[in-house]
This record gives sequence, structure tokens and C-alpha cells, in this order.
Amino acid sequence: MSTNTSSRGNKKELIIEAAAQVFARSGYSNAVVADIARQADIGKGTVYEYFQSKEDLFFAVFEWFQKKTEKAAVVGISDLGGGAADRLKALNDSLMGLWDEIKDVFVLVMEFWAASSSTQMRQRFKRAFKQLYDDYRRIISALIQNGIKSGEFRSDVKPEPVAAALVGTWDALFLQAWFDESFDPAATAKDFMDTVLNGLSA
Amino acid sequence: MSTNTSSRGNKKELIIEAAAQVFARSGYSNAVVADIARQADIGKGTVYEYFQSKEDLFFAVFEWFQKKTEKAAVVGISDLGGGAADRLKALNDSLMGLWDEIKDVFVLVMEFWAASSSTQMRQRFKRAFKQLYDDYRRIISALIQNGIKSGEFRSDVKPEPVAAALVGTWDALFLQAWFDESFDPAATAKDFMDTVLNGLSA
DNA sequence: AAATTCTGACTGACCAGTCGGTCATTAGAT
DNA sequence: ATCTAATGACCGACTGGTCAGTCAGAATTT
Repeated sequence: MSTNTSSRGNKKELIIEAAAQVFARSGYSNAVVADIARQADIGKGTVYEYFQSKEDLFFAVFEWFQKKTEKAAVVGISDLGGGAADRLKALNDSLMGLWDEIKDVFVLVMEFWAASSSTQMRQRFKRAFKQLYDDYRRIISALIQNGIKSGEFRSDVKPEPVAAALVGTWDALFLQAWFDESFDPAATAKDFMDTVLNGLSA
Repeated sequence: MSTNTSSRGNKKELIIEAAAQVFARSGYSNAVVADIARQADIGKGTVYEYFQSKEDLFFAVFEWFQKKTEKAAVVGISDLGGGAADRLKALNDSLMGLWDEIKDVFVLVMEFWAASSSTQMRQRFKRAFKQLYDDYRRIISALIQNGIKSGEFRSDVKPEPVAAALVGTWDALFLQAWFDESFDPAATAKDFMDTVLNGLSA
């Protein structure tokens, strides 16, 4: 009520952001819709004016989160030109630099992963993740292929597997950082990338 | 009842294995204790003779699963001598070779990850995962250090970050394989390892 | 016949989703 | 300008169903 000048479509956004907080705090199953409503400072019934069900709301949070991180990734990619190696380094730094910003909601990612195993939501989430990873792999793979073509990278490098592994490594370093406060994913990624680039370069 | 010759401590095991199936099928929250009992062909009350709570049972499944995969990993490590590169390759193959065996219960891993974010279980699971990753990193890191000492690997390689990234990559490739039936984690890991070893070797 | 192990009906707590109703805003009539 | 009607966003008490964990007694072992 307080800071409410005029809200039509952004109330949906408001609910999504409140839901993201509550889901991150409690996990999907333990999250209570009433809590989400309270967090958004609205009535419980209103949540159901905008979303069919708790599950739909959760998927909306997933899409919202995906869009948010995608934006950050794109920054790294479209970065100033330079060789393939420099671009990979830039992307690596850009993504890993997200950690501080993301660590509080990283739990959400784990919830999303888990959701893709729960019977009801499986299909939707699984499809979305497959698509997401496909996209990322394609981008990195293209980058590596460029490097090969330009002679910067060895010609016997297999772009797809390397791309898949790199994409995975980023996820996995966040995961390890989540479990271990003292683990520095950005520094780790930097050093590892040095070795990988070493292996890539002709 | 049927195939029950004599069971003292192995009834616990029986329940754990039944629980693993049900948790994998439904996820932790959706899994119903009565289903676990039915799966184990015992009464629901009996489950509570062996475990304090559903959560305790879930943690027991976690430990059981961990022990199971650990065994497979050890096989790869203690493998016949050879250089550091050969050992890394062997470990890589051994771990990734688990996929076919594990894919049906891989959902469990995602459930475990998610559990480490749920308030009640957080501490227990988080601690266990930190320990687990620490162990794996230490093993790989030692292997790389050996390679450096023996002159097989470049002296400017940073063992810890490379170890952390490799450990992560294994997890992450399983994850991608989970989302995408057509993704072959073993082949991907093999090709990627070639590039990494290339970057490591002097 | 005592001890141990097992059992499933029962209970109390919890919660997603519904629905009848309120209220603020806008539109139309005078 | 003032009143009235219509609209639809908003609300939270209630319902119907679910399920973890208990416990009194049955079954089995010693």
C-alpha cells in the first residue's frame, strides 16, 4: 500500500520477486503461499489472481531468474572484440563475477534442478534446462571454432565437448562455493581457464 | 516377508534401498513414508523402529549413496601406476563410466543438493557436501602435484584450482546428461580431458 | 511366558486453492 | 459538480485433503 503509485503489470513482477525470496529461504515445498503474499504485502487470494497455482508461480520465478542471469552473460560475450582466447577469458570473468550478486539466490538454482525431477513439474523444467544448456554450449562452441579457424587454437580441439565441459564447470564452481564459504569461484575459474587456454592454443 | 532368512542390521539396509527408490521416484517432499514401507514390504511403523524421522532416513540414503559412488571412484584412483596423465585419464573414465549405472538415481543427487538449502536439513547436508568436495579436490590436487614434481606437468600449473574445476566438471556433465538424453558425458569428458592434459603437460 | 519386533489405524497439524464479499476507481447521468 | 452504477482488483476465512509420526496391541522369537 505504502509505495504504490500505480501498478498494473508490475504487480505480477512484485509477486515474483517476493516469491523468489521466499522460495530461496524455504525451498519450494516448504514455502507457504501465505508467506509469499505477506512478503509481497498483499492478500493470499491476490496471488491467485495472477498465477494459476503455486507451481506456475515457481516456474515464473524460474523464467525471471533465467532472464536476469542471461543478461549478465550477454555482457561478457558481446564484449569488445579481441582473439578467441581473450573473449573466453572475458566471458569467464563476467560469469564468475556474478557470484557475489547471486550467492543469496543460488539456492534457487538447486531448487530448479530438483524441480526437474519431481513428477509434476519434470517436463516443463527439464525442457527449459535442456534448451538453456544447448544455447550456452552453442555460444561457447562457436567461439572455440572461431579460434580454430583463425589459427589461434589447435586444429585437433573438439569444440563441442570443450564447450559443454566449460559451461558445466561454471555451474559446478558455484555449487562448490555454495557449500564452502572459503571457496573463491572467480579465482579458481581464472586459474583453470589459464590451463585450458594453454591446452587450446596452437 | 518372502525372502527373509535372517535380518538384523540388514533390515536397515533394506529400508534404505527402498527409500532410495521412492525418493528418486518422487523427490524428498513428495515421497510418502507409507510408500517407502510398501516398497520395502514392511509396515509403516517398522520404518520408525529403525529411523527417528523421514529426514533421518533421507540422510541415511545420502550416506549410503555416497559410499556407493566412493567405491567406484577409488577403483579408478588406485588403478595400476603409470604417469599422472594416465591416472587422471583412468579416473576420468572410471567416474564417467558410472553414468549408465547411476542415471536412474541421479535425481537423488539433485535432491541432496536441494536438501542442503532447506532450513531444517541445511547444516547436516552442507557440512557433508563440503567434506565430500574437499576430499575429492585433495585427491586430484595431489595427483596433479605429483605430475608437476615428476616433470610430467608444467611447473606453473596451479593444482588446487584445476582439481576443483575437474571435480566440478564431472558433476556438471552428469547434470547435463540428465537434462538431455542424447548427451554423452563419458565421450565429452574424454575429449575435454585431452585438451586439459594438453594444457597441463610440460 | 517374556521379550522383542512388527503393524496399520488414528490424530493433529498443516496448507493449497476457493469463494463470497469489500472497497477504490472510473464512467455515465443529471 | 454531484450522485449512482458498474467494474474488477483485492482479500482472508474456510474447506477438503494430505501425511508424519504415535501407540496399543498382534505376531514372532527366545
